[in-house]
Amino acid sequence: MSDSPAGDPETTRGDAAADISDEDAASAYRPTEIEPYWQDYWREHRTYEVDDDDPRPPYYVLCMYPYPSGNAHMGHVRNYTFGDLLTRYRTMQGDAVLSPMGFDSFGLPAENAAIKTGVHPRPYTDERIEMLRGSITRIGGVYDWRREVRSHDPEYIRWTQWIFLKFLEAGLAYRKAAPVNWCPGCQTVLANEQVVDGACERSGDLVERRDLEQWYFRITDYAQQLLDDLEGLDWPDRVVTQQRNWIGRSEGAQFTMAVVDAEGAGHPDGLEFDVFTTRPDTSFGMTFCVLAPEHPLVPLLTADDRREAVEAFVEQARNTSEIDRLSTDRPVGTRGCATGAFARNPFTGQPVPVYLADYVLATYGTGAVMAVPGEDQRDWDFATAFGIPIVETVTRPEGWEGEAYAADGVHKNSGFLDGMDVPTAKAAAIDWLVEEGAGERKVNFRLRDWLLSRQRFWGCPIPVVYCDTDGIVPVPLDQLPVVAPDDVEFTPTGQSPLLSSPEFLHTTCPTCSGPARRETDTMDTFVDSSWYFLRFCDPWSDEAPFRQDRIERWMPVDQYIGGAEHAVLHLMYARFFTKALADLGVAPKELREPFQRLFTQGMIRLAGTKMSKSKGNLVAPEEIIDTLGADTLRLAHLAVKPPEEDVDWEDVGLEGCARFLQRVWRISVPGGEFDAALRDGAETAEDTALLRATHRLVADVTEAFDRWSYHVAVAKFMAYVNELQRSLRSEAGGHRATVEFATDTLLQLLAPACPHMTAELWSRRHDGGHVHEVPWPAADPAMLVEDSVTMVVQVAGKVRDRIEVAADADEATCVAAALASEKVQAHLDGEPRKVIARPPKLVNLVP
RNA sequence: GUCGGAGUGGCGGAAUUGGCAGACGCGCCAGACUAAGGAUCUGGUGCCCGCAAGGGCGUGGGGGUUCAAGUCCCCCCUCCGACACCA
Repeated sequence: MSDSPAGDPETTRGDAAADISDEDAASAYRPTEIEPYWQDYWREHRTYEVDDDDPRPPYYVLCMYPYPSGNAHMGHVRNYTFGDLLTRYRTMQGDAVLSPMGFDSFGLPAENAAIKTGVHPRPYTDERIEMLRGSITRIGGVYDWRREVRSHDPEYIRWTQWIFLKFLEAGLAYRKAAPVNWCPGCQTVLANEQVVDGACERSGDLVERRDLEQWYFRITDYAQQLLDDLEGLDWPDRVVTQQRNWIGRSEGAQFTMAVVDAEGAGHPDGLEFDVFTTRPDTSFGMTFCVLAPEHPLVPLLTADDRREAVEAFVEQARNTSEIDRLSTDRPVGTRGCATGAFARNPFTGQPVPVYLADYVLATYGTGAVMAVPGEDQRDWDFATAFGIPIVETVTRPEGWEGEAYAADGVHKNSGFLDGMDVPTAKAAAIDWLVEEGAGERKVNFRLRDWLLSRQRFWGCPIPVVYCDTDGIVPVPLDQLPVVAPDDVEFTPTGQSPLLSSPEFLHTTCPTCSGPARRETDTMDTFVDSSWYFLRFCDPWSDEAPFRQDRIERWMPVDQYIGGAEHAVLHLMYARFFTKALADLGVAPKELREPFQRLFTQGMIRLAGTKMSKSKGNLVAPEEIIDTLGADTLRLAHLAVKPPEEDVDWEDVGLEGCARFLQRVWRISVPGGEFDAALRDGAETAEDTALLRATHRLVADVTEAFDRWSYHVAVAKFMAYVNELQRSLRSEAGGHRATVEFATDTLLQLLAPACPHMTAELWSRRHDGGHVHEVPWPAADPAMLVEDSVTMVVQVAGKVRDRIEVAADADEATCVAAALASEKVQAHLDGEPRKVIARPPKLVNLVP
C-alpha cells in the first residue's frame, strides 16, 4: 500500500491530528488524509457497481433521492449513513447490493432562484447536483453512479411523458373542471395531499379555492387495493396508519330522496338527490337533511321566500377560507341555512326539511347527508340551533347523560328495525333499501383523485396538444420528449411561464396537421419520484422506461429509507404508480408494491427547532468532515439515538466517537502501542476470555445491525474496545494470535459504519487487502457459551449475593451454594420457607 | 375529542422471553503524565443515611397479579405524533 496518503509525511495535517505530533507520523490516525484516498479507490475500482447478471442474491437498498439543494445537510448525512451502512453490510454478507443514487431535480427552488436572478434553472440545478454529489461522496456513501437518474434529464422526461400517455390511453389520466386548491405563494394548483390544515405544505401560504380545468390521475380506482395491500408491508405503523386514514374507507348505504313540498307532494320537475350514510339503521330518526352549499340542486329546489337568504349563505360559504370552513369553533347557527324545501324520507314516507350547511363537503360522498340528531352529535348541535325536533332511535344505556348517542343499543321508534341491535339493523336497513329499489350498499373513500397539473416552468411538460378540430391530442411517442424551451419569462403571473414562449406554445396537430396549442402546464414533481426506483433497475433501457426482466430481478426495493413527511405523498403516489404500471403491462404483473421494507428516520433539530436553511440554524457537515472526518461523523449519528427518533444536534457526541476511533486506531495500527508487548505460546484464561468476548461481539453486532439498533451496536463496540484494551494491558493478556483475531474481527464489524479508517487499517495489516471484500464474520456458537456464570442469590426477591457457579450447575448445587453464603444467611432467619431456583442464573429464597 | 407511541440518573439512552435496573456515551469529580491542559490515560459517579462495612429507597403517580414487575393487568397524569366536521 505504497500509495496510501496516510503514509506520506509531506501531506498537510488536519487540525485533529495536530495533537498527536509526538507520535510516529505514519502511525497516527489522520482521517482527513485517508478518507479522500478511499473514496477515490471505491469509485475507480467500481467496488459498488452491480451488474444485472451478478450471481449473488440481489438486494436493493434505496434512500429517497434528494432534491439537489447544494451541499448536504445533517439530515442527508443521517439518511445516507444508514443507507451506506446497509449497502456495505449486505455486501459483506454476500449479496449483490443495488445501491443507486439520483436527483429529484425538478421543483420550485430552482425556479424561484431563476425568478430572482434571471439565471435559467438548468445550470442552477446542474451546479447544485454536483455540489450534493460531492458532499455525499465525502460522507463516504458508495453508489452505482452509472445508474444515476435526474428528473430533469431529457431521457428521464421522455419516459415520464411516455408513462403519462400510457395512463391517458388507459383512462387513468383525465382532465376535468373542479374546485381546486390554489397556492398564491407557489402560484400553482396543489393536490389534496399537499394541503395541510388549509395551507400549502411547501410554502405555508393559505390556499384559495379556484374553479379550474386540470389534469388528474385516477388514483381512486386503486383506493381499495392501496388499503388492502398495506397489510403485507413491513412499514412503520405510523405510516401505515396515516395512509389508512388518508384513504378513509367507510361502509354504508346510499339512497335517493325525492324533493317534495311540506305536505309530501312531489316536486313538479321530479327533483331528487342521493345521500350517503354509514348509519342507515338510524334512518327513522332523520328529522332533516343537509346539502353542501355547492350542491348543484341548491338553486333549483330553494323556495322563493328563501331564495335571498340561501343566495347570501352560498355566497358567504364561497368567501369563507378553507381554514375557517374547517374550523369547529364557529357557532353552528351561522353555519347553516334553511332552503324552504322538503325531501321524503323513504323509510317513513314523511317529508323532512332541507338545509344547507358549510360543513357538508361537496367533494365527499354525494355532497348531501341525512341528519339524525338523536345519534349524531353534529346533527344534534345543528338541530338544537335551528329548532329541529330530535328523535331517539337507539335505546340509551341506564344512566346515560350525554346528548347524541353513537354506540350500540336496541333500536326503537324505527319501524321494522325495532328491537334489533345496531349491526343487525344496519344490514336490515340496507336489505330493505335494495328490495325497495331505493338505494344500495355503498363504500366511500376519502381519497381524491391526484391533481397533477402545475402552472410552473421547472417540471416535466404534460405531453399533449389542443387542436380546435381534434380536441386533446397526445404527442406521438416518437416525438418525445417534449422539453421546455429556454426563452421563457419566469416572473409569476398565475399562468404557466411556458405560455410566454410562442415557439413552444404554437405547434401543429399530430392528427390533422392544423394549428394547435401545446399544454403549458407541467407535472407535479411527485410524478417524477413515482417511478424513479424502477428506472434505477434499468437506466439504460431506450425502448421502454425499463425492461421487465430487470424489474423482476431487483424489485421490490428490499429496504427503502427516507423521511416520514412523505407518508401520504410520495409513498402513496409511488404505490399507485407501481400498481398501475403493473396492470398496464409495463411492469411485471406480480409487482404490487414498490417498497417491501420502509424505514423512516427522525429529524435533526437544533435548540429544539427543526434545522433548516430558512431558519439559518444549520450545522454544516462539511466542517466536521474537514476536521474530525466522515467516519467520526457517521459513528456519532449511529450512536446518538435509535435511528427512527428525532435528534437534537446538541446530543450528538462527536468527541466521544472521535476518541473511540483514535483508540481503535492505536490498538490496530501496525507498529502501534501494543505491538511490542505481544507474545506467542500458550493461551491464558485471559486470552480465552478475550476470544469469547470477540465471538460475543460478532453475535451482538450482527443482531443489532439486523434490528437497526445501531446505537446499541456502537455501545457494544465501545464496551468491547474497553475490554480489549484492558486485556492488552493485563499481565496475562496479549497473546499474539488471539489479539490479531480480535482486532481483525473488530475492524470487519466496524467496516460498514466507519469504512475509511477500517479500509486503511486492514490494508496496512493485510498487505493491501480490502476489509469490505472479506466475508462478514460468524460467531462460533460454542464460544458463546460461558463455562461459569454469576448466579444471583435473592432473599425475598432482593439481591443479597452473587456467586460464580459452573454454567451446567444443577439446582441442588446452586441452592447449596446459595445457602452457604454468609451474606445470604445474614438475611435468612433459619430455613427458607420456599426456594425458587432457576439454575444457573438465579436462586430466590423466601423466609 | 378519537386512535397510536412514549415517560428509566444531571443528559442521550440500554435491559430480545417477567429473573443482577442504569450497558455504552456525554457531563461531572478525583488522580496520573505535564512548563501547561480545553490533549491523552486511570479510577469514581442513581438518590438518601454512614468514616467504613453495610443498610434503605428507586424505572411518571396510584392500585393489583407474582417467589420475583421497567417488563403483565386496572385507574390516573404528562409529553409527542397522526386524524379531527368525511356523513
